[in-house]
Amino acid sequence: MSVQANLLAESSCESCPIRYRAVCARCEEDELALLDQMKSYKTYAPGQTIVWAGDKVQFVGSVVTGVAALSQTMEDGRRQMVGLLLPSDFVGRPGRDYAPFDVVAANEVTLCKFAKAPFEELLGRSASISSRLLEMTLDELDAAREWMLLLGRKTAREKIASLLTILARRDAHLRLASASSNVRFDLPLSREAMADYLGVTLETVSRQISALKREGIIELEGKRHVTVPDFARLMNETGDDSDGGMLT
Amino acid sequence: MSVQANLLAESSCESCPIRYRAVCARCEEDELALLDQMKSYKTYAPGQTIVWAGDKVQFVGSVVTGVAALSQTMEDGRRQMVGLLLPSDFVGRPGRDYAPFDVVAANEVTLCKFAKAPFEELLGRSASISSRLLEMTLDELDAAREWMLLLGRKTAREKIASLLTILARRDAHLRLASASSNVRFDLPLSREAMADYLGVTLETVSRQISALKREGIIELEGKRHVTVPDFARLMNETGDDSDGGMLT
DNA sequence: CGTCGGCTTGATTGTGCTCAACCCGGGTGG
DNA sequence: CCACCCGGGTTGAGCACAATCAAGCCGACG
Repeated sequence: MSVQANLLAESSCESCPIRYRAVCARCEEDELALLDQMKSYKTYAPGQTIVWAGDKVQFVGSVVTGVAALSQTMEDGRRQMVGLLLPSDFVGRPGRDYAPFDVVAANEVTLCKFAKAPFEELLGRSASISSRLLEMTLDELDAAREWMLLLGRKTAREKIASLLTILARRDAHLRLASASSNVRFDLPLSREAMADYLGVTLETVSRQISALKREGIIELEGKRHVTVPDFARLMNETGDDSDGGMLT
Repeated sequence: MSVQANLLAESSCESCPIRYRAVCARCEEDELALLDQMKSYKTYAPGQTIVWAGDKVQFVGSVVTGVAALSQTMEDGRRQMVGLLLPSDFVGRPGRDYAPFDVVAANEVTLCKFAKAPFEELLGRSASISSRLLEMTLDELDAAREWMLLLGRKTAREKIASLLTILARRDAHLRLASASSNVRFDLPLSREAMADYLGVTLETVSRQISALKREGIIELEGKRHVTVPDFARLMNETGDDSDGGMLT
């Protein structure tokens, strides 16, 4: 277990890094105290499966640190990632006993877990929790639908550029919107994971990344660290509406 | 305006065809009375756009009859359907002012509309409405994620077979699960709409339907009426796990 | 009867998949 | 310490599936 997780295990909700973004964001002191007592932390190693599709699931929770992937696999091995769970995202489904998808830790992941039954009970009584969960679910639904456009209609190059744009923005967001030029970030996913996310093969991912590099749209140090000298140029490759894309 | 809509316009929630499936499903008498006063019906012609992406939307509501399509369009005209709204499905997004996607009537569609602000206010007070809406949203999210597998990983033939299977099951469901053999139903979508839904071209849709017909897996009367002599054979073409698929 | 929209079918092209070889860096064991 | 191996990544050659471009069919409707 990581140092981070050990620190968390001792801390209360007050000092939680996702206190104001997770499902508990709108809770007042009293509800937070309830959640504080119900919660337990658990850390998963990279590559570890947190939930198997079809399993009975006895908990729900929030991602505190790390990245987890929701994915689906066909009999013959074809796999499609259907969601990326980042810190503050909610894991599990109140009202359903069985998991519809696999949940796999892409990085080291720490979850803040609640036993399912008591959480559902609290959900029924607390408007601050249920309204926040509804809001988060609607946001995820929008994100899933955006992704459907990418999967159904974009070219391989557009898919790669879109993913890089999203990752870059997510990172830039944390660094408080630095100048739009010279964005730098690390890829949190392997080529294979990117392929599963984008609905292409890993060879195609590799080729397209090489092509973007060859054309100077991105620069690479090692396999995982990316620098974008001109962000607008990368955005041009995504196929998205150039202005509308800014808001997303 | 259709006869159906006129009949509805006069009727109360009590006799509504979607009374026990829509967002109001769990309401008691008192809440239903409130909704009854707030509601108004409106009917849209086939092909008519109900909401434009980016528009400010002043209402939410439920599909009472007909089929509406949620879709997204790129600058160059590529279009992807991101959801199919069937009777009892919810339209609109509490908590957001602007529509993220187009909503287009595929058939003649009748909506049961509520002004957005009063509905949101009621949503905040009524656990029966908010819990039902959360449940419906979670179901839609699961459906969207299933669809991502289809868009990202299935072949054209599998996509067509999957769509036919879904439509057949939906219809069979209404007709109280008749014998699995000799399923018959009408396609509620044009070839172009199917193409937009499946992330292929309309020519590909046409070719694959012709192929399935040639092989005797489906039979056609006219362009829209389908008979499936052996449902298991159609399911074999979807690429889905044969047993797991039964539950979905 | 002519037109128009939705649909089908054909010919050709091209993007991304498949199969395969190879590279590179890190960890292990002799 | 070096040789080896192994996993992740890159690159290449050939192919297949679906897109594109194009022509023609069919039924509805003016």
